Amino acid sequence: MTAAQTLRIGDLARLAGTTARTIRYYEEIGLLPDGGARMAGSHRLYDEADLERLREVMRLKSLLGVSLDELKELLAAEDARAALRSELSRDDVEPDRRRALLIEARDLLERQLELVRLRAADLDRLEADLAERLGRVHRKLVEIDVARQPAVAET
Amino acid sequence: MTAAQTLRIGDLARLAGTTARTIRYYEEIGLLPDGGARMAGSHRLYDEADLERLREVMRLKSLLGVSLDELKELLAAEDARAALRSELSRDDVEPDRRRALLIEARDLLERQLELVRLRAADLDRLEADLAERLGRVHRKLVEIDVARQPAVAET
DNA sequence: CTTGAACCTTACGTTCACGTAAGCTCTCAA
DNA sequence: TTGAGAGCTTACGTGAACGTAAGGTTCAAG
Repeated sequence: MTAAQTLRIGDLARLAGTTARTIRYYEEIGLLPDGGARMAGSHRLYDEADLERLREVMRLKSLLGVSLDELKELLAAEDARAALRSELSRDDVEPDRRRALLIEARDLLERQLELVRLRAADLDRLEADLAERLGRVHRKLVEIDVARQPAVAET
Repeated sequence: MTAAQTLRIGDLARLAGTTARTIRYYEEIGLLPDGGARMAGSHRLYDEADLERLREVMRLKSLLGVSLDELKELLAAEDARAALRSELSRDDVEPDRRRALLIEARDLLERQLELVRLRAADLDRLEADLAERLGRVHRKLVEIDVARQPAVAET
């Protein structure tokens, strides 16, 4: 147990660069688990793992540009991994169960990867286009500057 | 003049994969020009260039994940390019003016490129992370399968 | 010239992803 | 024990990005 539930919602928000409201909202829509199995009314408590999870959520949200609902689907992979780890800590795991969890995690990871690669490819194309346009503009600028003052340099 | 203003808003929407409402909205907030300098009340008309512009807007929106307001800023580059081309078609362009437009286009293109490259780098990191996780899951699966049936193969 | 489909403007409605306020409660250090 | 600061729930508010409906107009085909 590297980290006992020691973070309060405000700490978690600050560490992740977001707000408490957002965390509660994510919990409300099922994107995050119920902050430390607390009894309703008392304070939510989190640990390092929760922080990582939240950061992952924010990263995927910003990079993939998907809705929180779609993100929820995608994040089932993280849940599978978590379940796997917790079951794995005990030694009485049935291999069939273990194998099923692994396969689930694999499939979901593959879906994520495909999405990421598609977007990365699109972004690369965009980058190439922009770079080419920039090149053309540069050449025209040089052209002009040469025509104006055959012996000057930059902007 | 490759393309006279021949597309109606419905055609443009279909070709770009969006809706007429969206196009009107983009015009309303100044993201797109006033559909063919028409007199208010009559139909908007577009050409191939408008289609390209709209597609570029949609591409940047989806890939950069910026607000339409920020996008408007970024797209000033396209406007500079358009202005440049139209002034360039005449031959009486003052070099100073031309140079200024080119510099504007260059600076805005550079801003776009920086944004795109930052996101591309983030996406690459994400892809690497996911690939590594997937690799681990794969190895564990193989491990299990070997332990179960020393001579079988796949999923 | 007459349709009827597509378009026009205006304006209100909607969904998502939170922000904000109110009134109460929990926690922890003094 | 107590007080204040952070947290809790509930609920209404908000901005962005459109959707949708109403009532009138334009345009291309016949």
